[in-house]
Amino acid sequence: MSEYKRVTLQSVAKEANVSYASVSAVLNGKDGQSIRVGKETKAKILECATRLGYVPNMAARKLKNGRNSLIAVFTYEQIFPVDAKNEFYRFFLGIQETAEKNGYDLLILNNRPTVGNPSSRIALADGAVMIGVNRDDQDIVRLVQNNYPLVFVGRREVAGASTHWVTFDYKEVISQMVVHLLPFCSTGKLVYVEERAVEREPRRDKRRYLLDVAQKQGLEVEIIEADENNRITVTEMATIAKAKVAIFDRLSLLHPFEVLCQEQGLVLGRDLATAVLEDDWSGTYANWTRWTNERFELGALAVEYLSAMLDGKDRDSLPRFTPLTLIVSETSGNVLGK
Amino acid sequence: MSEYKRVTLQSVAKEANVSYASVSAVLNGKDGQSIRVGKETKAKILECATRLGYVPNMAARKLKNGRNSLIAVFTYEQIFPVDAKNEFYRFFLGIQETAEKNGYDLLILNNRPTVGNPSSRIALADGAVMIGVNRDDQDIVRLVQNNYPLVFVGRREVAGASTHWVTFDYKEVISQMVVHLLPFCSTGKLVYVEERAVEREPRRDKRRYLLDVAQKQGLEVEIIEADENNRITVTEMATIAKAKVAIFDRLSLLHPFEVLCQEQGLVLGRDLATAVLEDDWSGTYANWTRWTNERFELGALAVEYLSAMLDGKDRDSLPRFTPLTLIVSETSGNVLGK
DNA sequence: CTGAAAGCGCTTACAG
DNA sequence: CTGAAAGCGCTTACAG
Repeated sequence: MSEYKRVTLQSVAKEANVSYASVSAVLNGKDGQSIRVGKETKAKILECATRLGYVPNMAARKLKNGRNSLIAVFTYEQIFPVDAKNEFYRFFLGIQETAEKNGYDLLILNNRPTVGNPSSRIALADGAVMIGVNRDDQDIVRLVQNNYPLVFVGRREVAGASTHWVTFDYKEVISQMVVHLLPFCSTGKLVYVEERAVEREPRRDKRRYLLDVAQKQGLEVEIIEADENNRITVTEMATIAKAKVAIFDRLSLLHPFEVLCQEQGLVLGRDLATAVLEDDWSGTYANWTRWTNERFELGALAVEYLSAMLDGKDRDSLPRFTPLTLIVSETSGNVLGK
Repeated sequence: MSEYKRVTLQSVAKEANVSYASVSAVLNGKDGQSIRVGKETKAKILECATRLGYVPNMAARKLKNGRNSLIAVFTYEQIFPVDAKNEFYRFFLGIQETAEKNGYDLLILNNRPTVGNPSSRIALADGAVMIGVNRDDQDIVRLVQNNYPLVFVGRREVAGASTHWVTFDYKEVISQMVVHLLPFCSTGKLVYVEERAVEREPRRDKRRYLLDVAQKQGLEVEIIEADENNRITVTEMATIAKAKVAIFDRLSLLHPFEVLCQEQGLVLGRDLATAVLEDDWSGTYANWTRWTNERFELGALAVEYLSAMLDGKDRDSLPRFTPLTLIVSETSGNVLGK
């Protein structure tokens, strides 16, 4: 069991009795440019490389060229989300497929505690796609500040630096959704129920778009924050019952709400018109008016964006929004004798 | 949008007004060994590194150290098997989890046509786990010949080189299975049905273990090869009906066989005792006597093995077999009035 | 047409 | 206690 001994350009050069510059040129198909090599020399080099089993050292190449056709995928999960049940799974599938298509291999990373900190592991690749990131991490901020090619899945802000991100086109679909619900807003009012959660960009964006379009349509919006168990109070329920129309920002709010409705004898789609602003549902709550699950597409877009950045394309001209399509379902179907 | 400009040891050293050797030592926590650094110097270095946003260059480290805590996972699939429906999915899950546990990141590779050939992409990592490999590839052979740390999932031979592999412990479980079926072998004979397929190590191993144990038990074995549609002839069916006991080497043979049985009015577990030697079933054919699906465990074992190799442990002392447990089910349940 | 040499960023044995 | 220097394997502008 001998050790792994690398066959280098040097050894091939020695074997073929040429300079290793020639070997490099021949093996990279770059002869004919700044370096030219005779036909027989070339054949001999090729033969020696094969015979010795030459394998180029990618680390050295990366060091020299600065590129190695590798994209890192980073999450803050304990375990990398390849499990089909994981909420990031479809992102990953989209990333995977698109990386493949664009000729990149994938380095999959997570937040395990380790000797080398995350940023250096990420920087082994040419660029990275970041999923579900905790932005408080100094290590990632450092990368952003140094302009390392990083694309966040979902809009992200980092203080004192400009970030690159792709996200869902919430604005358009939320507008459609409100317009769809408009006929049910007989009281001129609409209730928006939010999870009790840390304020993050997606949450803020969804709320803002909702408020914007409501205002434009002359609707009043009352915002309700659920408790830590995703439940709302009976008083708040009364408000909803009166307004007849409610929108929920996350899937987790739906079950408690449905239970409450049942207790009060309220039927969704008959007594109330409701919808949910959730991009990650799969099979569940199919009776709710919502939008399409486009996580695969967003993962794919992230890689396209990164890929374009790496090719030096102008970032500003790149698409960064994945369109969402409204799905009208029972909870806002044919309500109120409409 | 400025370019990604790497902050190097050099720049930190310049900023802190020390030699970059000191910076390296401090940043790696290696001061106190061959290199010692004063307390204030150390603090200043740390401060500068943070302020400038220093990120170590893993490629350079790998070049120097020869290690970068990366394990490659290679398959010959077109697309890397992270899809839950893929037959390699459970291998991958086991690999994933164990790599994590042992402090390795994963480089996921497949056989896409590319500029750099597979072997150089693999060699970027410290070692690799190979799944479902086509051994004819010269590129991989090269790696094996150079003693690059490669662990195959499933026994593999490569001409002129010794390979490392982990596999299922077919021998023990096949022995148990034959012993289990023994009481049903009233004619002293057993039929073994094989897929029509390229002869590979797993196939050969399963057959050999079966023949060995049969001989030991004084049983005659008749081997039947199915046709390209995994079907057997009526004559062959008659042979099975007479022997009363049949073992199949792959799952794919089962459906055609069940159809044939139905046509002939034969009931498995009543008229015939049957079993299948398949490690990749999931939910399907639960009525068949078979063994447990241990693909996750085998994936995990592959990484443990590789990990131990990389740590310089003696390979010969390493476990390389994942045990399989016999599952007795209806097809050999309470047959023949037993 | 071919080769010697610099340099990518790092680590570490070694000299001072 | 600290720094200069070699070298990991490669690519490429440049000199001959």
